[in-house]
Amino acid sequence: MNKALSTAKPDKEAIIFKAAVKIMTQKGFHKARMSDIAKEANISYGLIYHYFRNKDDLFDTIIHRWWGGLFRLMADMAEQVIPLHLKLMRIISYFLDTYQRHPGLVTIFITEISRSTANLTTDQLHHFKKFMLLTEGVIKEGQKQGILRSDFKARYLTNIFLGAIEAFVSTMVLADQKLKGNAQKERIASSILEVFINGAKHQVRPSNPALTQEASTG
Amino acid sequence: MNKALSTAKPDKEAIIFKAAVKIMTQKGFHKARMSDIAKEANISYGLIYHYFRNKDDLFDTIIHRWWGGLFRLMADMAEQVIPLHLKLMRIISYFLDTYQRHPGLVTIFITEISRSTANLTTDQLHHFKKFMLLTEGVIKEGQKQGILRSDFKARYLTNIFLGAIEAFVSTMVLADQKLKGNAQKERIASSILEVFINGAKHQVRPSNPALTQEASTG
Amino acid sequence: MNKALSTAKPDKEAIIFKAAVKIMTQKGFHKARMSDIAKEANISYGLIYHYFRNKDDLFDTIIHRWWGGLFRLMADMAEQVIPLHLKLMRIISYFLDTYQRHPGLVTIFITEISRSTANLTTDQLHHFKKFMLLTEGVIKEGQKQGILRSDFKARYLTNIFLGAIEAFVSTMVLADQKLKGNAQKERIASSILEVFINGAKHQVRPSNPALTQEASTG
Amino acid sequence: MNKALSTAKPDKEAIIFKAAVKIMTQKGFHKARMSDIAKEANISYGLIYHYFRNKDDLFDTIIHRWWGGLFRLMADMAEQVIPLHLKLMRIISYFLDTYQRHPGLVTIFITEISRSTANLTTDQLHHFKKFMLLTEGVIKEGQKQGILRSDFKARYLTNIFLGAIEAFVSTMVLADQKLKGNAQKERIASSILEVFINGAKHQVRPSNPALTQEASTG
DNA sequence: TATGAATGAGGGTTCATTCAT
DNA sequence: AATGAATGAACCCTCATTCAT
Repeated sequence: MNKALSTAKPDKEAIIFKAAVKIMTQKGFHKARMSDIAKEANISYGLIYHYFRNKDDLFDTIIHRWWGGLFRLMADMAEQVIPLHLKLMRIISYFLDTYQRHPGLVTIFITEISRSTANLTTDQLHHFKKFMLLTEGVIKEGQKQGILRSDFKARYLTNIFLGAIEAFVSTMVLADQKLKGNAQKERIASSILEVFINGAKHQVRPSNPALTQEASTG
Repeated sequence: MNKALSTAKPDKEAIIFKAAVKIMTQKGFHKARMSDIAKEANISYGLIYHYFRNKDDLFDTIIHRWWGGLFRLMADMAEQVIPLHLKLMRIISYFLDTYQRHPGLVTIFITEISRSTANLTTDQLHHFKKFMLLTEGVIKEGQKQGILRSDFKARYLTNIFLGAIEAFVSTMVLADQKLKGNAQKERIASSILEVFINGAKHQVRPSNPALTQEASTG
Repeated sequence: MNKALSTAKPDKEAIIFKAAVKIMTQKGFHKARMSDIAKEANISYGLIYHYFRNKDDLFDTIIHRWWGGLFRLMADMAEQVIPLHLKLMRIISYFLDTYQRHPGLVTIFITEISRSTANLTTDQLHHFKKFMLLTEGVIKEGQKQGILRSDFKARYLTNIFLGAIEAFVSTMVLADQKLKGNAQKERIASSILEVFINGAKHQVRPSNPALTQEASTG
Repeated sequence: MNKALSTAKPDKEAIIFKAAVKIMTQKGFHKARMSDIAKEANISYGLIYHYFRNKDDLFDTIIHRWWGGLFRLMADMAEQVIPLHLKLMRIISYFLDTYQRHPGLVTIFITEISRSTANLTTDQLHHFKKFMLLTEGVIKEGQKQGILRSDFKARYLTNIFLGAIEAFVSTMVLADQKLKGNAQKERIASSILEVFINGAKHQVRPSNPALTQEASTG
C-alpha cells in the first residue's frame, strides 16, 4: 500500500496540540483537564499519552513553538545588517502576526509564561531572560549608533519597548479581541515604534527641558 | 497604661493575609495550599476559615487591597488640577512604591490578574477595564491640552504607557529583584516618563521624518 | 438578695433544649450544627458545653423526654384497670397530643429514632423494644379477654396498631402539617381505634368470609 | 459459545450499587463514607466517581430503584380490573417481597426517606406524596364500591393501611430480622389485610356499637 | 494505535470540641 | 457563666496517570 496515501490521515499529534492550545487558552494551564483536551481533539484521553509524556510535556511543547519562532527571528536578524527601526518592527510584527494567526499561542505565552513566577520552570525562565538579552542587544546597538539615548540603561529601554508590545497583546487577549485586518495591525505597530523611537532617541538638547519647566510651574 | 500599646494583640487576620500573600507570591494561586498558608501564619488549618470564607475569598481580599489603593489614587487625581506629567508620575510611583513595600501584592497582581483570562472573574475584569479607562482619561486630557499627539488613539498611548510600567515590575518580579533604594526607583520612573512623554508628545513636524529618512537609507 | 427573684432568669438549659429541638427538627441530627443551635438560642456556642456534655448528650436528652413521657403513661396504665379501647386511646392520644404541643419532639422521634438503625444506640433500641413489649402486653390482655382475635400473634396486631399511629404522625411531619384543633385530633384517633378494634376483634365466624367471597366473585 | 454466558464480566456499576446499599443500610446515608463503599466493593476510591456523579447521585439511584418498582406496580394495577383486596395484597407483597430479596433497599427507604424530613429533597417528597395519592385512589375506589366505609376520609384509611405495612418492615429492619420463608410472609400479609379490611369495611349497623357497649361495661 | 476503566494521592472545606480569658 | 478564637480530624471530590485489552 502506498505510504504517502495513508499519511493523508490527520496527524494526531497536531490535532492534540491544537486542542491543547485551545483549551489552555480558555481555562489556563491548571484548570485545563487532559480529558477536556481529549474531548476537544475528539480522541480518547489515554491517547494523549502516546504522543506526549504528560501534561507538562504538552505544555512545554506549546511554549517551545512560541520560543522557537521568536528565537529564529532573533537569530536571523543577528546575521543581517538592518537598521534599528526595522529590527524593532520585526519583533513587534512577530507578536502581532502570531496573535493574528494563533491567538491561543500568544495568550498562553502571556498568561502562563510572561507573568507567572509560579509556573516558570528554570528552563522557561532561561528562555525569557535570553530573549530579553537578545532584544537588549538590539537596543544597545542602537545606542552605540547614536540613534538611541545612552543616558538610560539599555535594559530600561528594552523594558519600555517590550512592555508596550505586551500591553497591546494583553489587552486584546483579555478582551478576547481579534486584530481587525492589517490596517489595524500596522497602526498599532507604528504607534509602538514611533513613540518608542521618538521617546528614546538621542537628544541633542539637555534631557527634558519642557518637562522640567512644567514641573517647576506646576 | 496606654491600652493601644499594651494590646500588642496579634491580629490574626492580618497575619493570615500576609502569609497568604507570601505563599501565593511564591507558588501562585493554584499551587498555594491552604495548609501552606496556615503553616506560614503559624496557625491551625481551620482558623483561616474563621477569617475568610474560602480560598477565593482570601484571594479576592488580597486583590481588593491592590485595586483599592489604585482607585483611590485615580479618584484623588481626578479632583485636582495637576499637570499631565505629574499625574503619570503618580501612577508610575504607585506601582513602584507598592512593589517596594509589598512586592508580593504586586507580584500577585501581575501574575494572577493582569494577565490571566482564565482566572479572571467578571469582577476582576471589570476593575481592570475601569483602570484602563481612567488612565485613558488622563491621556485624553493630555491630547486635548496639546501636550500629547492626537494622531494616535488615546487607547494606544495608554497601552504603551502602562505596558512600560508593567514590564519593569514584571522583570523584577520574575527575577525576584528588589528595588535598590529610591535612586533606582527614580531612575526607572523618569525613564518611563521621559521616553513616553517625549515619544508621545505633540509633533510640530510631520510624523517621524528621522525615522523615514533612516528607513530610506537603510 | 432574694433567690426566688433572681431565678426569674430564663433557664438557659431549657432555652438550649428548645433550640436544639427546633434545629434538629428542621435539619435532622446530622445536619444540625452546634452553632445553629447556639444562634437559635441566642447564646455563644461554647455555652452549650456547660449544660450538655456534647452533641450526642443533647440529642439523648431530647429523646429521653420523649421516652420518659411515654413510659410514664404506660406505667400509669399498668397499675389501673381500664378497658382495652381506652388504653389504646391513651396511647394514640399521647402521640397526637405531644405532636400538638411539641411537634418537633415527635418529628425527631419519628425521623431519628423510630426509623433509624444507623443512629440507634443500644440504649435507644432498648427503649424502643421495651415500648413495643409494653404495647404488646396491652394487646395480649385484649386477646386474653376475648376482645381481640387470638389467631394472629399479638406482635402482629401491635405492629398494625402502632403503625397506624405512626403513619398519621409521619404524614403530618412530612407535610409540615399542624393538627387543626381537637376535632381533627378526635377524628383521627377514632379512625385508628375503630378500624383497629373492628378489624382485630374476635371473630365469631371463620376468619374472613366476606373477603373469600368477594375474591371468588372478583 | 454463548456470549451472554461467557461475559461473566463483573459489571462494576452493579457491584458499587450493591456495596452502597449495604453500607448505607448499616451506617445510614450520613455516616456512610465513600471509602467504605469502595472498600466493600473492592475497588479503588475514585472508580465510584466513574459510575456515579457523587454521593447524592449514588443515593438517588438507590432510591430511584425503589420508587421505580413501586410505581410500576401501581401503574400496572391501574390498568386492570382487580378486586380491592387483591390490589391491597399486591402493595403489601411489594414491600415484603422486596424486603426479602433486598432488605437493604427497604431499609434505606424506611430509614432515610419514609421518615426523614431533613434529608427529603423536593423530588423525594414528591414521589412520596404521589405514592400516597395512588394508594388513596385504590382506597377511594373501595369506598365507592361500598366495600370500605365512607365515614372516614380515604386519606385516613390510607394512613392506617400503609402504616401497618411500614410497621412490620420497620420492626424487621430495626431488629435486623430476616423474613423466615414464605409462610411467615403470608401470615404477615394476611394479618395486615384482614385486620384492615375487616376494620375498615362498610358497617351495616351504626358506627361501633360493640365498642360503645364494652366501654360502658368496662 | 486506540480505548476508557481503574487507581489513589492531594487538597479544600466543615464542624464538634477545647480553652484562654 | 459566658465568649468565641483556635484546633485538627474527617471526608468528599478531582484529575493526572497507568494499564489491560
